[in-house]
Amino acid sequence: MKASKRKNLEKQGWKIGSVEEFMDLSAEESAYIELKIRLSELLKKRRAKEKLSQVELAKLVRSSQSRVAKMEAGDPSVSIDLLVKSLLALGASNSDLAKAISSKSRAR
Amino acid sequence: MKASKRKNLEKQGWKIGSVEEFMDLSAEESAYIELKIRLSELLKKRRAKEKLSQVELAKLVRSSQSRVAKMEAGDPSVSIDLLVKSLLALGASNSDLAKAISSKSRAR
DNA sequence: GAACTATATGTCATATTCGACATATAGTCA
DNA sequence: TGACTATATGTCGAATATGACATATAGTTC
Repeated sequence: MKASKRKNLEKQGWKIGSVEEFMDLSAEESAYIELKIRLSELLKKRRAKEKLSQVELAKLVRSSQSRVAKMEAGDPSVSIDLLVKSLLALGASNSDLAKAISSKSRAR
Repeated sequence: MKASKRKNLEKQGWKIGSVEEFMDLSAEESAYIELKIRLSELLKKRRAKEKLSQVELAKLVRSSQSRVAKMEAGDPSVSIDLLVKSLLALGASNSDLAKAISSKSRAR
């Protein structure tokens, strides 16, 4: 539902309920998780290409092996910020990131 | 400098100094800031399109007017995570985000 | 199977980011 | 001018993400 439509409905006295809200949040949450997974996959790919161990990458980005593992696992405790910073440190460009983000999911 | 090249140099006994390191960090930092600016510009555009005030958008994303203002200003205290979540809440898709991220800078 | 090396998982104190609030600035309309 | 609306900026306690560390798991070589 578009925010403008929501706004109009609210003006007309509708209360947008928690079920609709819940569904909206789910869709957003899916997109958010998908985004993180794609970045983590790019990170794995880049690290492999550079033939670095997690320990070596951790050193490069001033982090720790455990956090690198969590990044690559798409752990909920890892922010997009950290993924992006790590990818940039590995030499990825903004358009590399964009490509990864918009790539279609692979066959299963 | 590629991480693999750096690694090889280090194997051969080179110490990658703080100047090189500084330059690398600057480049990464630029890309990071550029990324945030592009997302904040997309947020402004999307909010304008929906004709929402900052207060209304804040409500929609369960935040506050001041944080929305900071998001749109690319304030350092705002994470990419928050920008992304807000954009998704405004109905942007991952490929919308990707487009914004890889877009070339406008003429000045 | 012991000794390595690489990666995964759990925890924790500290650092960063958060929403909220106060307040400032700026534009509009009467 | 003063009231009103929108946006910007600064601060703060609470919430979340961080690097570090310990330890687990798994693969390899001897």
